[in-house]
Amino acid sequence: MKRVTIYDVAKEAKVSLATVSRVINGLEIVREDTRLRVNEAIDKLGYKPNAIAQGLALQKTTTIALVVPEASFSYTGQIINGLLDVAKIYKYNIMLHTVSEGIVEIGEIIDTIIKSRVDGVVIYNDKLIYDELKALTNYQFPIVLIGNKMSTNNICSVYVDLEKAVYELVSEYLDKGKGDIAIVQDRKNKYMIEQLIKGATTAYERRGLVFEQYIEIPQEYRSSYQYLKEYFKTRRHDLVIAYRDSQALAVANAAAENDIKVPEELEIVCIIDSKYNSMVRPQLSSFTFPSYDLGAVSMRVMTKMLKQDNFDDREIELSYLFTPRQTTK
Amino acid sequence: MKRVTIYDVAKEAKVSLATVSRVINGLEIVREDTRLRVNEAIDKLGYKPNAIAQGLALQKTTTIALVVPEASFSYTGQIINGLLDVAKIYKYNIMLHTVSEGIVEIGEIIDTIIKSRVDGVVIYNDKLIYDELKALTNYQFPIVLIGNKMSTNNICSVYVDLEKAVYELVSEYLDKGKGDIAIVQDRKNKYMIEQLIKGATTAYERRGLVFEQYIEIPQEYRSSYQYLKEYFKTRRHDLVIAYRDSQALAVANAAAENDIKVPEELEIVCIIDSKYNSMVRPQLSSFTFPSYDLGAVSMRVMTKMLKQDNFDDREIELSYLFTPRQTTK
DNA sequence: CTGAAAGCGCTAACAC
DNA sequence: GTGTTAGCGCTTTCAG
Repeated sequence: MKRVTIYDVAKEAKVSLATVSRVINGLEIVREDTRLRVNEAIDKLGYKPNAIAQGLALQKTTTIALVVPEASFSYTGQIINGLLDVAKIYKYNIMLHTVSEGIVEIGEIIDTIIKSRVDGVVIYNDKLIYDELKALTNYQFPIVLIGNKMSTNNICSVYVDLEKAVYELVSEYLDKGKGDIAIVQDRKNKYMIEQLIKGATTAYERRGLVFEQYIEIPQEYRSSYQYLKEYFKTRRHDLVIAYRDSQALAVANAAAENDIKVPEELEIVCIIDSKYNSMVRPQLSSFTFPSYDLGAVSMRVMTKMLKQDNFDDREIELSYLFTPRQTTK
Repeated sequence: MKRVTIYDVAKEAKVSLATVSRVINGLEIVREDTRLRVNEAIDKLGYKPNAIAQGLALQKTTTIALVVPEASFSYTGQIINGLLDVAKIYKYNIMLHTVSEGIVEIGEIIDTIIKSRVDGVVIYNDKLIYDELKALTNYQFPIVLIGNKMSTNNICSVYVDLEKAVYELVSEYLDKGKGDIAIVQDRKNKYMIEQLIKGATTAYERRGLVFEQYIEIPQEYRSSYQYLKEYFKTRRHDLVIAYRDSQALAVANAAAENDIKVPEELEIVCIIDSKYNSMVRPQLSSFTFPSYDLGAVSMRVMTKMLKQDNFDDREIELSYLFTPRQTTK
């Protein structure tokens, strides 16, 4: 099928292309019968407006870029889902970028985002990437940050206060006299882990104590599990806090391997919520972070920024809930 | 920062915009010193070519559309990852679309894809969507189908032969005298489940038997689990085959709830591979389908189609592997 | 080797 | 109401 343009439709309907443009865009100032003629022509020729040309003429692409670390984590998927769902509602397209180590540098991604002239960018990333953010703001892109509390003129953020969550959790355990608490950390979620640690540290400090137990594990489940299996041969804790479900599972499985009873001898809390938390045995006690909402709300905020709405909440905190399951008493 | 265009660079470098265009695109026919001047100007002004304008002029957008059912399944994430990784290598952008029921119809998605004038579209979907496919091919879009074996002039496919996999699996059990086999099915993966059933049916027929055991479960884990818990009070099987990890888990958990020993009294096989299969307890025996590769290969095939390469393999079968874990003997 | 100019498909004043 | 025309930013003949 030959490419059919607005000209073809115009000729077919015996009107000018301006008129066709008007009916496409639903402007009221077109007479009923000519609108009908145009629509007939559109149907007959199977015409679909070229969004690229529209984008060029309008200086807006109605697409927004989404940057995530990796698409394969369960909660990343949820975020994407949420964002996509509301994007559809507002007729925005999503350009997805992943920051997979070894394949693309974040700088490159920013570069292609700038070139692609999207209307805005939503970033969910573990590290705060100041330089890259600056590059983006230089080019006037509205930005929504997921997971990082921060805002400026054209940066908004949607986040959950991990620090507070951990603070409360740790405080509770300390008050119960369970002071042997450790946080599992890997390299992958540096910024997030930092927040957890801050929360724990504060809780300890308030009680004149010092927090310093980190279990540094490898990135992958398999090696983490092996590592922890060894680890638990000599070390015990009252509570281990892990960020992702896979890490919490590694802890649980390694504990089982060492005949450590969960939750009797060891309690485990997973920070990130994932549907697997309640599917596995033992069911993982976790915070319920609204991953889907994180995405959905971010996109909603983005639409507001794009409409230049004046709105007060440039930093939106989503609330969490602690859901005790089988790994805590 | 004001929008800087190719004109600005041209003026700054005291050349014509044609020359700037040439250096941007790395055409050799530019003298060394003028190339340098131009590049200086580009750096000075922070110029980034407008991909939209390029797209319009070139009639190609260097972006391809990816359609998936939902981003939150583990294997969907893997596919996206794989596809994205090789897309980056070839400098393609990815427009992501999800077919979430109740929010967007597939027809609408096809529509926006056509309008967006992407260079190609990769579809991973459970049902074969003939009409939508036809709409796409009418507009000359190269298409790569993930999971469905099929090819035409501008449709290629990358898939795993689920039917064969199940055929072999079921045959083995039948030959061992374990004939009580059931397949779990929900509405979500209709086309995939159909393939499983075909495989099982064939295996039964070859032995003069009839296959007819389906366990129809709800879509969500929670209700599936509840349903299966009841189900196992009265029914037993030698082997239950489930498609997704969550479904296999529902079976395993429901069995445990009824004191059915896995794998002694009941064996469970999960079709789709997910990293959770080996993380949960009992570890789920499953086929190892190369989700990441499914995405990566698809994108690779797409680049070939876009280069108009003549290539023979328009239907690429990826091989699977059965990985016995703790839910089979 | 470089510049001028047409064109990619559409929108939005500005006329009529 | 509808048509004319000038862009939007870039590529690409075609001259020079």
